Amino acid sequence: MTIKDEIKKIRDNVYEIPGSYNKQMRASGRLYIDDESFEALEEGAVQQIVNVACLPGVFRYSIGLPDIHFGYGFPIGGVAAFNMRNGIVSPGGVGFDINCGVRLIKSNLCQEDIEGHLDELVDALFKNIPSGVGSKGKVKLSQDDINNVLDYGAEWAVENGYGWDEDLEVLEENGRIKAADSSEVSDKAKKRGIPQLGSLGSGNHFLEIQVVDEIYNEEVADVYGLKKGMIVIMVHTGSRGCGHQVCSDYLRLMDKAYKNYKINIADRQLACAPLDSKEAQSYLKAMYAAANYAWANRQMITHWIRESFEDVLGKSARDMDMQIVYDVAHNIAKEETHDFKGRDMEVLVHRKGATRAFGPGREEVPVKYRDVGQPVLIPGTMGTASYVLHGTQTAMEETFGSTAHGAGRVLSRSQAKKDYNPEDIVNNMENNGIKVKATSKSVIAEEAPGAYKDVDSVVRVSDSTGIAKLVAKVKPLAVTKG
DNA sequence: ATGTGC
Repeated sequence: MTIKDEIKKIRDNVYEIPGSYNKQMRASGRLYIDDESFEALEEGAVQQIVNVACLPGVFRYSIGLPDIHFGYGFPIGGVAAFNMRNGIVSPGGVGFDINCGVRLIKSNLCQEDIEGHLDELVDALFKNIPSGVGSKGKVKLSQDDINNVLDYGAEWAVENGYGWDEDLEVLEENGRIKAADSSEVSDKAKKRGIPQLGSLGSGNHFLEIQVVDEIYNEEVADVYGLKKGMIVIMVHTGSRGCGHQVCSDYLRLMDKAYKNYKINIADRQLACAPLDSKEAQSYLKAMYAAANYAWANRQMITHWIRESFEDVLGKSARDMDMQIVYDVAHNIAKEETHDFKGRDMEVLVHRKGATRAFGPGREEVPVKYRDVGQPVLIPGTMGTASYVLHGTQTAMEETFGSTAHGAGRVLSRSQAKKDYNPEDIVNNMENNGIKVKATSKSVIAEEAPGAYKDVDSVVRVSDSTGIAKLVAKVKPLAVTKG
């Protein structure tokens, strides 16, 4: 008998892990996944959903999304909400790369406008946006600067000349969580953050020049300003070594806290603290500060993307209409209000490898998108399509306004390096008309599309269950990676 | 993801 035998299918692509599975569970588990992925799903990831459902104050369901896989304590591709009155916060529920996220920038260019310039564009992006492990940004930050980055996020970046005032309107949280407090971030995290601001990083982080390949919903695409054949740029990066250090620092603190507060946890990696404790409050302020760092990071990269296009194409970014469509966080915890049986519940929603997908009418959605729900950006793996979806009322009712965040790894990095040859992958992509430029060859093998679940199926499950609906498909023309 | 093992 395994956990998976206890799971009941409750409708197409939705499974339930009954709260009666073990005595410690305080909520049931829910899985949004197709039958094929369910069969292939690792027991360990299901056990992690159960473990999360045992934490104090867990509200309604512990949720696994279509791209779920085994992570540190909490699964990646998971959502869990905790009551603000008696719940907890756990760094493992946010992840190491705090506010890892995705940004999409549009243009008025079509493929013919950049034909013959693609090599130059990729070279310019590669030169202007530092990438790779331990990569350093081009900006010299003082101690005051790093504190301002942590406290003001993308606002700091725009005030310092990186981007346009209106950029802030289309960033989740407007690119700044006000509850952040740089004084809760260690000197070590700041020291790691100072040289890295304005850099892409490594692993699955990327920068792509893409073309809008297909529109599924004309009305919503129109609201988002997307048209078939349009050149767009997608950025996937996070808070670099700074967020990583914040997570490490607070995991150590939480490892003491959960013992002090006598919280029963199924796995030490679920170390957490009650929301009203000083440990939880410090972590939240530091985690929000790291989230602000990531928004500033993506903002600076946006500025250099615009400059790169200007240099190569000889037109201004304004003339090329290089506006931000949206920017989403997919590793974060946030205080939100969710309706439950007609009552407003105040909860802390942990989204780890999960994208917010707020539906129509929510005040958190930018005014210009509010009638149709927020844009949801779901990146594919290297060389494959990415998707734009919109948030829905179904997501509000079932998943705390959340959906999947990407393809989801199926092979470990080490296994991928054994199975794939970087030259073959690059040749394959170039045969498909995609230009690739990477800092290292090993990252190409680690990020081989075959090391990931097919993003098409992830998005299909989101769409069919209604937790986010398809708007557009974009396909890569050129990729730069760490 | 990550000064790619403290």
